[in-house]
Amino acid sequence: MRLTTKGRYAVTAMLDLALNGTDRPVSLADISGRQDISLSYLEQLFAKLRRNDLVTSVRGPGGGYRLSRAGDEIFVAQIIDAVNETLDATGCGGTADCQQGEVCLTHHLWCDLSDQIHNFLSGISLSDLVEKREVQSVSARQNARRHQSATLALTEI
Amino acid sequence: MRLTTKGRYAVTAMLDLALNGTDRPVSLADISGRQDISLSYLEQLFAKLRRNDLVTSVRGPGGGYRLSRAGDEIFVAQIIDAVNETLDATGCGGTADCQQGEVCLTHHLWCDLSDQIHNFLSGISLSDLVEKREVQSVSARQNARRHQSATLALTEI
DNA sequence: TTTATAGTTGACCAAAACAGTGGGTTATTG
DNA sequence: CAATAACCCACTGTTTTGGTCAACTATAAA
Repeated sequence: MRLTTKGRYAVTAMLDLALNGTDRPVSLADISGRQDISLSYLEQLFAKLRRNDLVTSVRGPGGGYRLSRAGDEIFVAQIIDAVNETLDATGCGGTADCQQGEVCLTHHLWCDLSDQIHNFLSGISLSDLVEKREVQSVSARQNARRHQSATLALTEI
Repeated sequence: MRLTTKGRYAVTAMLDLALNGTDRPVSLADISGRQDISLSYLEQLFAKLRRNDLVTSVRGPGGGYRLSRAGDEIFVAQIIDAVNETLDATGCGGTADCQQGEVCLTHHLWCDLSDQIHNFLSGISLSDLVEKREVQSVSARQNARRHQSATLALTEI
């Protein structure tokens, strides 16, 4: 279990999907614009999210990504695990021969710690996040700006 | 809050200190031997641990490191924070202007997440870990091997 | 007082991970 | 057919990780 900006990006993007993808698929370009994440980097992240069955894709115009299931069935831990792709949380790959053929001090300790953090993050779903007041207000502002620039684009024609 | 092998190393080393440093200071060479962590890398980690007042040092022969206070007053979160040295968990340094001068979706979310993980790890002390059965048995085996090689060294004279 | 011990500091290094770029291709819609 | 947007892949620059080496200082013991 690693916690870096990579996982943060992935969770943000998935939360964006949960917020804006209720009726239609959401393109990575949209997410890139709203969340200020590079499009190509998003592509890499979503390739992993798709391989881990967290999202489904729709190609062609009007296409994009959808959550593969309801937001209350997708948990933060799953998202982070998907993009980090490290099944190996112990450093010795579960074989427990980390140190000269024997188990190290850290082995049990970190397994335990890792398990508990994992359990903690497994208890937070996308729906839980969507329901938070702060998230809603930020999302509202992002969409307001989006409409504003859409209007701007129209008046420019 | 970052969780990597670096923090794992630090926690392991501190746990070694808690287990073996009850009567006398413990040298980094000892920890290096028992926990199979490079001596020079330990030096770097302990410089940070010392700057963060988690350990005190004793120079000269018979010297080494001690916990700066009782094991039940040192928590895993403090150790990890000390070696990672990132007060900045949000990516925007608390200024909350992560995205074009405004707060991003992740800001509140990740602050919250970070806080909760932090609280969780702040609840686990070195003493808690020392009391664990698995830790005790591994430590006992490590010390047995240590005595064995000490005996071996004696017979070699 | 010398000597061995052990912390302290700093420069340096290779490999990996992170974050991003660019250039294609394939499928789908209009 | 053209536009869209997913998909794929090779490549790049930066940071972090984990580690090495060398020189230096404080101190306890012989």
